[in-house]
Amino acid sequence: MDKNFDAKAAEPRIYAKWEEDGCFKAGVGARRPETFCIVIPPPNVTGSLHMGHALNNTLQDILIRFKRMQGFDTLWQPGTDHAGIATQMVVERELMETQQPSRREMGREKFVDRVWEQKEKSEGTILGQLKHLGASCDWSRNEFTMSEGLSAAVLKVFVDLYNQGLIYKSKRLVNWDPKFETAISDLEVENTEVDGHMWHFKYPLQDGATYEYVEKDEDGNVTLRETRDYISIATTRPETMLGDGAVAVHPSDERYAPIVGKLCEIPVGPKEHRRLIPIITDDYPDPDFGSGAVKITGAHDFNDYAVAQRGNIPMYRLMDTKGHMRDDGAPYVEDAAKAQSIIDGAEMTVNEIDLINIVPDDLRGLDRFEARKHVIDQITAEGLAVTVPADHPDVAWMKGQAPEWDNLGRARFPEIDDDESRVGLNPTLPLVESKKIMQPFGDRSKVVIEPMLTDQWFVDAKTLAAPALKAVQDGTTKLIPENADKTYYNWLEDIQPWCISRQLWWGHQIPVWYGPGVKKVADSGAGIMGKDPIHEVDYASDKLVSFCAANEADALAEAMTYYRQFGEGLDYEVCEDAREAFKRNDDEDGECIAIFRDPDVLDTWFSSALWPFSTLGWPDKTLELDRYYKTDVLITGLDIIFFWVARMMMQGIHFMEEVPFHTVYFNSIVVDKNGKKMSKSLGNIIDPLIMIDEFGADATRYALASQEAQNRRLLRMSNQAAEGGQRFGTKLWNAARFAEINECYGDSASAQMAHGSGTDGIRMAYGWHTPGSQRQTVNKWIVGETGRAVVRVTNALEEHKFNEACSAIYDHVWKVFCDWYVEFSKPLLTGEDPDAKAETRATMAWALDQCLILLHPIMPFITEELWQNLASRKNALMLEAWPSDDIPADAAADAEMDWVIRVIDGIRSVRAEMNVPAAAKIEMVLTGYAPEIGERLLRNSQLIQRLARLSEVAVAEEAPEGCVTIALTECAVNLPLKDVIDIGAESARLKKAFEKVGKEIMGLEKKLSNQGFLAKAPEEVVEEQRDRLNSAQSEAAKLNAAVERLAAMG
RNA sequence: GGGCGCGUAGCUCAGUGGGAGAGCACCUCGUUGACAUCGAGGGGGUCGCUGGUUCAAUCCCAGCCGCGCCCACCA
Repeated sequence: MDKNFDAKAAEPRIYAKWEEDGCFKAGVGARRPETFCIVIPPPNVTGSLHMGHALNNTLQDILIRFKRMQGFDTLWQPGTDHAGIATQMVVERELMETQQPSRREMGREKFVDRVWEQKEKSEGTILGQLKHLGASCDWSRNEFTMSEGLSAAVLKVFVDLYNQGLIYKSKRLVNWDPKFETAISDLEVENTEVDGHMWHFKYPLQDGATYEYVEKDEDGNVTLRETRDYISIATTRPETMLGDGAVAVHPSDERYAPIVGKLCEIPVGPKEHRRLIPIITDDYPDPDFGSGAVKITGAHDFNDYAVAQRGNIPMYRLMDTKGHMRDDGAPYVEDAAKAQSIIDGAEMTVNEIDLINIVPDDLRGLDRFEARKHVIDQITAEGLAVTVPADHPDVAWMKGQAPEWDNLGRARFPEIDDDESRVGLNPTLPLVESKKIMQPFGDRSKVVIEPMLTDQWFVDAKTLAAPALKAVQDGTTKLIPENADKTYYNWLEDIQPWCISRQLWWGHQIPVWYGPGVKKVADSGAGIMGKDPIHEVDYASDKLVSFCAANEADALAEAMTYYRQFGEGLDYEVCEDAREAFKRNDDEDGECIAIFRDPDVLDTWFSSALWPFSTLGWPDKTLELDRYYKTDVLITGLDIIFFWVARMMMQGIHFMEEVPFHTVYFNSIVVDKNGKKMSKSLGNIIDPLIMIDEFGADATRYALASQEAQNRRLLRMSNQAAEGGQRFGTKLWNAARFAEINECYGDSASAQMAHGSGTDGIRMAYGWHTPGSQRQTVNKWIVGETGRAVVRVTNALEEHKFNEACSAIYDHVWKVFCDWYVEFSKPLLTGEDPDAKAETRATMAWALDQCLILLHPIMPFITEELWQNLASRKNALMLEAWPSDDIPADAAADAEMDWVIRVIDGIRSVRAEMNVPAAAKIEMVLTGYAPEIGERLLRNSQLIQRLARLSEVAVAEEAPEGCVTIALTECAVNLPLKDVIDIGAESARLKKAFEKVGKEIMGLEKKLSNQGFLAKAPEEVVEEQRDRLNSAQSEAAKLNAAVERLAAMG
């Protein structure tokens, strides 16, 4: 064997062999009926994997390998996610950067083809990375959210939910991303605090009406009384004033009571055609905030939307898909008049209102933030900006100059926070309060999200959420760490309808086709008898009838069935889009029914939510679905608990009638060594592939897993961490080299036999030296140590305590096996006793094999390599049986070796302190021992001599003169160091040790004389304290004797 | 505003109702037949602060100080 493990060369070779041998296939090597299944969180096909993925997949691989070795029928289901908006963004950006035609120039079909190319490229990269990491996924089952099978599942889920009334289309206020020109869900919005401004404006009352405006303090004393012909409002978004439908005040607000019900004028647009809107009451306005009056813009603000719905206030859409002021519809004067007619009592449906464009002509087509400037300028010019008392403490004033505008439309007043600028304020200029405001940004686009009133598809999440909530509450699914529960509950308990339609091209197109609407022609006297009104197809209407079906043919069939009631012999046709269909219907003058498919696609998480069952073959009743659903553990990031985990719970329970997994483990977030999130802009990204290249996959995995603890959520990744893993590998490698040199070979054929109680298999593999049959104490001892390590590692992995599993195997390999057992074995392996030699060889081979097995899930490559190097094995280590936890320990051997270790430690410590040269061999004289300790010494003198570098080991009644004494509970170890000893220093050392032990004795005595302790503490605790006291006293006595001896000498 | 979490050795962090731990860094010694990616030894902590519960608190509870994350509609 080489001196080091060449990870770079070996890992790909080993992986290829596993793959060739079919080791990753579902169910391979299963020795028991239970299954263990993990579905991978499918990475987005946007690029390559980062360190967070490396952690996530390392943890999954550890569990899968562990369970596979335990004999479970395992499946790790791999795959990737089409990641709608993210992938579309990547491709669009690339098109732009390479100066290719844009998405719209290419057209939908060509563009989608181009995204598929991106998918292929990225998927290849991702799978390659996972393989480098050692992921033992069943690649033959690799899936993709837009594959044929998974798409069929998506369509079926949509159609079923539609038919169950759990999916519906509705015109509602949604979060609109003006960059991608699509609706997004609440979760895709990031609310960020930014510097903003609040403007105060006057809305004049109709026809110059006036009222007494009175302000009072808490005690009811009048602080302000004036006659006003306006109502003052405050806004952070002046451009939306154009769409106001009302001004609301709180019902209890006496200031405005005189004018409630009156009309006021929106002070923008051509003066003679300004709209008048009512002053209404609603509980929403806070009388203590701003002026207490709120403009209600139902189509562009979520709060206002609620008020508008309650108060039946019309909502006017002001912007187009790009967030520009609308540039369609009739000229302003015409549409504003229509809008006014609603206020005056005319009835209009929401869809009809939507066609009205009340943006003044001069603002049409402007970006919303550009329009804001114009609106402010117009109002200011007209003197309708509010002025406030100059002593107002919290306001900042513009000094004559115009604000600077940033590209997000935020006004910046360079001097506003400068105290100097407050001098000589001009109260005729408008009041602008500088304040922090929460602004919504698209999580992908990073542009300001615009609330928009649009037609979208929604999932009735509330209905689906109830059982998902219950499943966690009653423990059917367990979240780790537990405190994720509350996060999960909070969201599900207040869940909003889920907007699932996206105006994108990359994704699953919504399986709904539309046909012309139906209008009521006459009421044929419907009454008590419930006779139907008469309807007919309305080719000119924008109202549409929906047909939801999994494919076009079914949708057409549905349409035919539906329209047949209006006439026989009609032609039917499926058109490309709405425009074509409308044209066709018009052209044919009622002879043809043209239907078209909804152009929108589904939110990417809609398909991800089905992942645990769609990848297993649903809706087909496959063997895999039957066998592996519900899956076992989901390992993912807390950041997608709502996006993905909660929705998988909802859909899984709804369609499979069983939760998708019994455990969800949320892994940490990987950050750099300074605790900073890794990001391109910070340049602190560690590419997992580069790290693997430099340190090996094993080292990278160890670095990640050993730091993965349940209490902490940040995991600092660094080269230093990987070096630790690499060193550990080298240590193990060299231990194995020692075993090889000393012919400690485990012998083949164990795989099938070694599970269960283990004894038979171990006999086969390692000769007759089964655990428990050893005669040599060190061998008995290492068997017991190994057994304890098995229990620790197994329990840690069962509990998903990855850091504990790592430290358990690390300590066992390094501290126990290498530091002590290898050293203990040397005399036996080089000694004269052939039986002892053979036993030690077999035991070491076995013990080392157990190390390899226990470490394999964490460091699969090096352990597999050693497994193959150390013996001719038929089976891969990855399919070897996990050791049982009933490996026998021998209490006497444990006690004896523990004593040997303490003796050696003590001697080494003294030698170093006394500066005894490492090469110098010294004597040791044992005193104050019981007979059985003398026998122990006899049995182990060789070991002690060797490891403590002693020339001679003796026993005596009395310690010789001029000794350094090490006090143990069972005996005193004396080192005659007459020549080097400094009596003063030694005396001081002993006294220090005596003081320390004396302190402990005092504490223990105090505790043991406390009646409360004796009465209330558990008996075993009391007993333990007594034992400790005895030990301490025994040590103290020996120390005391040594001190006296020294004193006599001096 | 609501929720969650953190504060333990120089650094990064485990951990536990009953003897304070690891890795790294640091200091001393060492190339002894597995390993210098190593071995041996060592220094270093009133476990954030203040109270409470308990026979016993670093651990449980309350408050405070400092830090982080998530959710949220105050115009």
